Amino acid sequence: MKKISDFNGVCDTDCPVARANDIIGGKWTTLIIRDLLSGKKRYSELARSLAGISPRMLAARLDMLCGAGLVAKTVYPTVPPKTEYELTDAGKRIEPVIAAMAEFGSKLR
Amino acid sequence: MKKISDFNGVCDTDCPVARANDIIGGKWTTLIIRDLLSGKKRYSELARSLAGISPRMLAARLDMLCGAGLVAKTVYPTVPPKTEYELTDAGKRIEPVIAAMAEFGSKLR
DNA sequence: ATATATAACTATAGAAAGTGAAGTAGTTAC
DNA sequence: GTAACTACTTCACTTTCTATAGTTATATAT
Repeated sequence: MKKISDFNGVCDTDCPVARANDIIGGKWTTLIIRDLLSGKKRYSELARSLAGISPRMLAARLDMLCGAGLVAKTVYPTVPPKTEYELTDAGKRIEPVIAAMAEFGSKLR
Repeated sequence: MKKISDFNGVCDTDCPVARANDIIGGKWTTLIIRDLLSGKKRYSELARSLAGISPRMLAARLDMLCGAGLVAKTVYPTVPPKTEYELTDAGKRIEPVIAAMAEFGSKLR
């Protein structure tokens, strides 16, 4: 199987903007965070909200965010399975970025 | 020649975050804006600063930003040519997003 | 006179990333 | 015994992006 790289690959480790971009600069990441800001969500809820994302991509982004310590995953060993994703305290520090984006986006056009 | 789509394609026009993401959600856009926040820049300056971007991508992103009215382009008809890119007033409204990213990025890891 | 240098791109080929549909797994309800 | 349910994974294919090689028009060096 082809691997989806975890990060953005633009890794100027000295620039904080570049470091943030490495994590939230992907096509879907900010939208995933936006959804998680209103509370924990199941995989299927995220998939429904993010119309157009492929399951492969959603899983990859969530994995990346978990690996970066920004999102926590809870698996309930039920059948059918249930998984919940939630922002960690570190992940909640992205909120000002999303808020600034919302402000900018609302003034567009 | 293959076309690079201007926008991100995730166009939930009702969500301001998605609208912002459509513009600044690309791999390089926030870094271009970051560079332009410190004043007008030539194409070659941007290319040098954004190590790893292809000339095609840089031109495409700058075109997109100009088309969205966030960046203004000035061409000096000299030889060799000289082009300058500058944030418009609308473009300067992205600054809070970059600032929030910098804040978040500086606290990572 | 010819060759070279220069900046800002554009063209092309190939690598990488992303999509959509189908499959997997394990139990429970019918 | 078959269908349903969720959270993925796999595969084939399309789209995007990178790296490298032009292109253009003049000025300067040889």
